Amino acid sequence: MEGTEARFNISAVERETGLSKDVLRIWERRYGFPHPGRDENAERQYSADELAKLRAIKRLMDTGLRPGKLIPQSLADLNALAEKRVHPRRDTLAPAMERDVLTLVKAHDAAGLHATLAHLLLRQGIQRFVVETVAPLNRAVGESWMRGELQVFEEHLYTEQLQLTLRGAINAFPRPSGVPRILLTTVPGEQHGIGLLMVEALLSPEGAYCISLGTQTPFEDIRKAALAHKVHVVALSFSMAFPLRQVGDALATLRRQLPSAVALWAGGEMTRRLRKHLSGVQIIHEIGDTLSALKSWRADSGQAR
Amino acid sequence: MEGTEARFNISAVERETGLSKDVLRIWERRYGFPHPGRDENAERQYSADELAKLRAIKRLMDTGLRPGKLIPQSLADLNALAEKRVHPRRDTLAPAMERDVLTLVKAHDAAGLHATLAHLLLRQGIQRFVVETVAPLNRAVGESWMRGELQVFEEHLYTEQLQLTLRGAINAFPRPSGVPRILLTTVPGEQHGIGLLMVEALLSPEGAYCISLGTQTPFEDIRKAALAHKVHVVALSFSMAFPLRQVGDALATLRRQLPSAVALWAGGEMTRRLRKHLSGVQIIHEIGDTLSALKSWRADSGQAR
DNA sequence: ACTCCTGTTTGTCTTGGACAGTTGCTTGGA
DNA sequence: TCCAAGCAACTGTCCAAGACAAACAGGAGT
Repeated sequence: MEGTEARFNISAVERETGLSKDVLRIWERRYGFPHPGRDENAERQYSADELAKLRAIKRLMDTGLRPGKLIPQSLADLNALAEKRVHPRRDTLAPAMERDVLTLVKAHDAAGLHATLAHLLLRQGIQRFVVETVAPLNRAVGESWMRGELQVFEEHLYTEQLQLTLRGAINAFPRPSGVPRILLTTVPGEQHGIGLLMVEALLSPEGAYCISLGTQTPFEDIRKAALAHKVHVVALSFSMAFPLRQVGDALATLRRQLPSAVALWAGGEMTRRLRKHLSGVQIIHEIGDTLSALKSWRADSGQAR
Repeated sequence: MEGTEARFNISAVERETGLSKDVLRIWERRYGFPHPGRDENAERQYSADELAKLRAIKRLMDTGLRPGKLIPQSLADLNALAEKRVHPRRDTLAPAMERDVLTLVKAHDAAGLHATLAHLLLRQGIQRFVVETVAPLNRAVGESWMRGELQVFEEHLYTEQLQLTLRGAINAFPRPSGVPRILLTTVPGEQHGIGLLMVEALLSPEGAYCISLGTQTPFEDIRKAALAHKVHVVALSFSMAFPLRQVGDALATLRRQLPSAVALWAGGEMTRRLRKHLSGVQIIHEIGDTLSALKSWRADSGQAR
């Protein structure tokens, strides 16, 4: 419909897709796609269609597929593939709650979304809310995003409202001061902080003292912060969009830098795909496992809170 | 003390300093600094000292100084320069409030920080809190950061606690539903969202309906969101760390994409250094001017709320 | 004070080559 | 039949050096 004339330079495409300039150039050299036109300075000018296909490729790569298989396919094929990958099994038909929330998001009904989340929170209590509502909702939003049904700004709206709700709930608790003291953050490059909030929402009611640094703390500063705040645990979150190869590196680096008395927990969508076992790193596969991690830490440390 | 053997590859330096690989390479070619050693694969290995100097240079560049003047200087010179630039005039000696908060931040006293901010908020009310406390505090933290007195993780702690306080306060208001409807976000590359919260905290009590998308919304999505949410105003925030050259571009691009009936507001540290006047863009130089912008919008639109 | 011009500074883009880590296929052996 | 080892393909990142446009700074002329 709008095959008009929107054109993008390589920086814009890097920004919009998350594919680095190097990668964009080498794909062009190797696979012949994308094949952008050139402006008067011989600089690449990508079309909106190419951008759309690149976005689809990136989304599928984030699920573990390899570029060589994806690049030759047409946009329609890619979308079909996304459909299939999202529903390997449809054992439980989409629960009403997820459907309702997604409907609100797509209708851009911020007020309704806010009200619904607040309602669920009050009804379930904060911990059940995180495990039974937020986690499946995130999955549903992620799948919808994968299928290309969700715009970026719609996903932003969802994230923002969820953050509002969770922060409000955490704030309502008296600030706990027990053990363990837990440092929450993400490594540089990982800009999704919802996982941290979910963990904080689960642990605060248990009396654990959570110190959140927000997202993207440099490695060296994570080490310094762990020492300065005398924490017992450093907990990191890795979202679906974070490059898998870097997860192992990051955890190994941090494990080396932190005192061995400090536990290292890692959770999030991406850690589920992590194969190799890393010694000294506790992988939290499901958000609910956070509580068992806490329990076993307390058992191990002999401190009963 | 630790001139030991910490070495960084070019990716790590890009991550830690925010200087792109291209820039690091061309500085080496042009100025002879940095001059990293090479590993067995002839890849650059930066020393911790070089990294520290690069960080200092980047900080000063963010204040508008040019690299050519900075790179030849020693680290000590750069620190002295930062001192001078931070205190062009010390007419008002550092108010006690700022000093106290900075002390708490440097003592890593999250609880004390939280209590102090909450106390000030209650005492001043949300709007005065934002204008009289948060804005000067941000400036004080920024200056301290400039002088290298503040670690990254300390700055993160401050930001996180401030966010907590502001969100709590905003949440306490009944969700307004008046006009104008205002879309709040930042452009891709701008990851600081505190400014958005400050604006929301100022406008919500005035009955304006704020919709925040968080940080880093792609241009195209800002346009779509503005239409989908039928907003009257799009408000953007540009922090000190955002490249000046891109501010003008971003605003011009957005102004072109948005319907002319939608007002475009831009605020934040970086817009203060913006020279040229952009037609159709309202620059908010001081956070307090947000309220006058609201007032004049209401006057212009003839809608008395 | 303002505008216009000019040389300098600076970041980003270009091409094309090299290489190392990972994935996955194939082949041989138990 | 199944596993392991080895090898080839795949893939991202790094390197070098050149080019150029936008922004800046300084001076000359209104």
